[in-house]
Amino acid sequence: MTDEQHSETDLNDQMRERRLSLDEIIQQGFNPYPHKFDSTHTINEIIARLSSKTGEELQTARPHIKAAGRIHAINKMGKAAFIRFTDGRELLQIYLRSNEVDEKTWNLFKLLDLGDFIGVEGFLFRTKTGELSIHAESLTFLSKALTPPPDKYYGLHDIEIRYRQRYADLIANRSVREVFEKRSAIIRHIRSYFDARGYVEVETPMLTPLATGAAARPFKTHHNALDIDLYARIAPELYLKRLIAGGFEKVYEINRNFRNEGLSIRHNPEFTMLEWYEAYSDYEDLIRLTENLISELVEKICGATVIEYGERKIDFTRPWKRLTMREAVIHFWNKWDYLPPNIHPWETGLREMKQMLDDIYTITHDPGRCAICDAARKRQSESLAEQETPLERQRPTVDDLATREGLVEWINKLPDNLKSQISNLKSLDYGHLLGELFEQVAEPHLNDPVFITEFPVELSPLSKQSETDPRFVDRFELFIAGMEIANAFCEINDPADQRRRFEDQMKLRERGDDEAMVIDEDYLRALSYGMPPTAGEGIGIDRLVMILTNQKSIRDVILFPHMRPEKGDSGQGTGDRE
RNA sequence: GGGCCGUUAGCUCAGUCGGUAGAGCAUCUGGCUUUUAACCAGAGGGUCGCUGGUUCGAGUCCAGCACGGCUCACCA
Repeated sequence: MTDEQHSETDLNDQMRERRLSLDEIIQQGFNPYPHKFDSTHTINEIIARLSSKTGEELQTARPHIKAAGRIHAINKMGKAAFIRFTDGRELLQIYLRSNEVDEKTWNLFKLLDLGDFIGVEGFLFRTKTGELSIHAESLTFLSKALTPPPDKYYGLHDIEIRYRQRYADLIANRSVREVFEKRSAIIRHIRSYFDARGYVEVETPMLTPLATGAAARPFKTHHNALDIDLYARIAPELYLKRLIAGGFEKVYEINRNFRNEGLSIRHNPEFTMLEWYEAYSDYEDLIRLTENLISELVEKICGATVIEYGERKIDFTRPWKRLTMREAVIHFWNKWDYLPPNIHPWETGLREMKQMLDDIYTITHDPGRCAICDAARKRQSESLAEQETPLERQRPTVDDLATREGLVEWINKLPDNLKSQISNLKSLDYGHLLGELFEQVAEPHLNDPVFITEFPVELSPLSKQSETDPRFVDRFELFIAGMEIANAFCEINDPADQRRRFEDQMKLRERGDDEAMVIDEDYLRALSYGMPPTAGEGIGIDRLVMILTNQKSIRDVILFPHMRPEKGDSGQGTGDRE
């Protein structure tokens, strides 16, 4: 144990005190780490079932209680005391009098520290201020906290410690636990939704010889006995469709995908994906299912159809909007100068920014000394004026955006800051250019749920082409709060078509696109046995949980988000390493 | 990897112009038999992230490094 590795001088005064008090507890004959405690109720149950009782009712009934929990606060008043303890969800008070418990219990009480676990036996009553409390008859020692808990009032704010030591975060910040309880409820609801409709939950390999089924760089590992390289899967897609070829008509999987990419507020290298596939359906069926499923979740988890997300509101009122990718570009053309505060959450809106700059200007303005401030202020004023009296600029039409030449022409009309985001303009094909344009012009504005349809074929190597226009595929993505939440399409089931699409991807790979998809011969063999018409969809669970629990960062909905290893630790956490 | 910001007691945070390191909670001692972030009186607790530099003197100014956050790039 690491405890023995610390000399006494390494410990701060509080940790030394706690070790001394543990020794004293042992001295007094208590088992310092007993195996179990039989409760009559959890603290949560006591509050749920008995908090409606009045003081008089409790005085008559004197409900007998045995309950266990962690000590949150101690108020000692000479020969009496209040202890607040918790089951991690709710706090409950214990009232203890030296003349009403045996000497052993009173001596134990004097050795307790915040964070220790105790069991209490007694009866329920209300104090004179009306607070539900357990009048203790005896205390049982259950476990020692050798490290003091974070501040009981201010909690634990240090973001690094919160993520690295999630246990301390959970002790200190009750709202964190609520987020993860909601996450659990969301996943439970999703499972029961699909189970009730006859989908079979399956598990497909997470270590795979090929990393394919999505556009991403994989993690690579090695299997010693077989002496082969394996990849952590970037998507379960091709395995799930093998199952449809094998005769399952409806399957779903909820599990982790791994992508070897940077970390951000919206990206964790491992993330949870729901994917499902259904035979004889098309993407219109999936639009209906998606709207239905997420509406149910919003209602169940948030209890409303308009919810708050940061400083914005998201309106889930049905039916949700639908725009083709080109329509979205046209719709948000000219809007790039101004994103209202409810579009950019947690960021200062333009108007506030101007006010701030005006204030700074008033306070510090010294002509000729504050050039940067002047310039910034001027720009903000101009943007604001433009937003208030929008110039009716020309917009592209659907036909303008139908050819590569048209796209290049309109991309060249973008403001420099957006245009510069689109690199290698010359080498990109029609589909990739349209994707870039959509991303720059429309995506940040997609706040309320909206289905984006009519994806170009070049961006969709697994999607069936549209029956009416082969430049596009029968695919949609659902956007909420500017984030891509779902991706769905009619699956290619013609093995010849799929082979051509894979080959196009391999050409991109040869030209240096290391995220282009890898050809999967076994998947093509599966298709050759015949796969019924099929539609499939993936939903990013972490991002959905972010929206439903109003969390800014994906790290706030993942219990142990990835961090750089701590100094002096090789980062394995478990201590088990090669 | 680039840019911006941050790192002070166990926790949450102050720290003015460069001049002996501060508060609340927590801890310790004493008091208090219905408290509510209990209260009252007293005490202990710091390598100011690390390494250099400037200076008579650095928590404060400068440089480098480490770690973190946000952001950009990549992506869902």
